[in-house]
Amino acid sequence: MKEGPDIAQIGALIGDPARANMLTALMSGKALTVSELAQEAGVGLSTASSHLTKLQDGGLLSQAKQGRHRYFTLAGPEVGEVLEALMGLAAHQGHLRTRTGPKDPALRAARVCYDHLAGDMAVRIFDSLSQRDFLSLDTHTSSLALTHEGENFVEKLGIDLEPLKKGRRPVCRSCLDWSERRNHLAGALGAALLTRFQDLGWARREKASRIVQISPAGQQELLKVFPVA
Amino acid sequence: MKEGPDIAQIGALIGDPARANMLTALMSGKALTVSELAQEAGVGLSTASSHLTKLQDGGLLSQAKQGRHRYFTLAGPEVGEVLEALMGLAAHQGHLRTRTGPKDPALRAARVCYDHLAGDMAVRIFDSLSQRDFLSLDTHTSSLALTHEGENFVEKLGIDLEPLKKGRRPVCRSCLDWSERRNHLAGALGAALLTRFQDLGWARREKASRIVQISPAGQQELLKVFPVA
DNA sequence: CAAATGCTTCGACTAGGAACGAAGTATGAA
DNA sequence: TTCATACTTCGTTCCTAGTCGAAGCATTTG
Repeated sequence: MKEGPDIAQIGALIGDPARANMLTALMSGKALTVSELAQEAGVGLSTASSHLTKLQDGGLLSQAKQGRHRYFTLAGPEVGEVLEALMGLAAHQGHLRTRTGPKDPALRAARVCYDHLAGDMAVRIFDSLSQRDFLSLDTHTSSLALTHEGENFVEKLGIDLEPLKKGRRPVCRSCLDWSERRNHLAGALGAALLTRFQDLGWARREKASRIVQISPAGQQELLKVFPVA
Repeated sequence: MKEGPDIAQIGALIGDPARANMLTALMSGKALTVSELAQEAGVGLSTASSHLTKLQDGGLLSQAKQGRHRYFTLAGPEVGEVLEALMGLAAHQGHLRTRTGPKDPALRAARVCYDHLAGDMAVRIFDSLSQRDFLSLDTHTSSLALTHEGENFVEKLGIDLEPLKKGRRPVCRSCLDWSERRNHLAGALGAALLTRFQDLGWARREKASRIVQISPAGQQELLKVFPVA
């Protein structure tokens, strides 16, 4: 009854286990179909459909029709940020679902966070970039930016910065990782780096999961390209 | 059924309107009693009690018994951060409860965010500090810090930095404002600044609300002390 | 065209949980 | 001790919202 935005509605949307599963599945950044999400959430098809319309009406998801499929994605980066924040809080409270399956080590090593790399390797990359003064903070807008040296470095990796700068999405953003509780690089550059690693054959995304496989050669290269003190 | 922390539980806790109202009320940083929160949420006393135990069991609130009162506060800064993130998302979607009462202008001008100043004036302070290079970012930990000039400046304002540095809470943190969508200063220093302004008689917190009243003299002083280009 | 796939809508069922009031417990004041 | 305040616990009512299966659309494939 007071001031402020309506938190409860969004909370209720995230509050249902089935929907929460769907949202975490979509943190992979991949667009998923209704049936995939139904399976992910462990719920019937009709149920999933109803959940998805609710999530969309609530502004958390966007849909894209393609043929006889309906693909869903998180509506925007803000949604991913809220989810990461929630995961951080939940993890911090030890409310971790310690389902220590075989996937967990791989998840911790390297995985996808919305659309950029997360996990051990991502944290290492962030550390390496900042240790070498390739990143700086504009305290005014409090947004992260590449230094001139950083720009040179990134372009030598084969990434064209011009299109990234033109987009309305910030080039650099830091993103707090729930497994590491450390920062890694998000934003347009974070996404571009992951794409580039895939093009180079250093990394490969497992389909229908958040795991990123790093090839032995890629591992070697990454350690060389991103040294830490 | 997958990897990751249990988001749904927390979401469900925030998802109930009564509980959401309580949480937003507690964003003021003040400790509130059961009866106060009941009224804030527009709900009976017994109902409030049950909600509060749930919030506490869920790790979102801490309680402090004092005499025959039971005071509740947000369990920690992370909780406040999640709430701010949610408010940001909700506001961004236009799900604002546009209850444009007389309070709103005051809320926008200056209010309390968990335990530090937010609103127009807080954003101005942050801008002023960063324009004068009093703030810098350690890109490694991605934590905000005071420069040497900044430390001098703050101590001249009458704030003793030593105790702040010793605490486990970060001295500087930036906090994104849902009304401004700009950054303002949080962390131990943010809290200390607000306290200092109150000691100087520049600001006064309205009880049982998030509004901070800035006195005419305080307004003048603040504009002088925190100039912006 | 028909058959198959992907998804939505409808209807019925059920469970969980939010609400309240009344009675019970604990702390403080007279 | 007695009364009042602050809160909790219990029992009941009620309603929302999640679930499924069956049937209906829509689109692609054969």
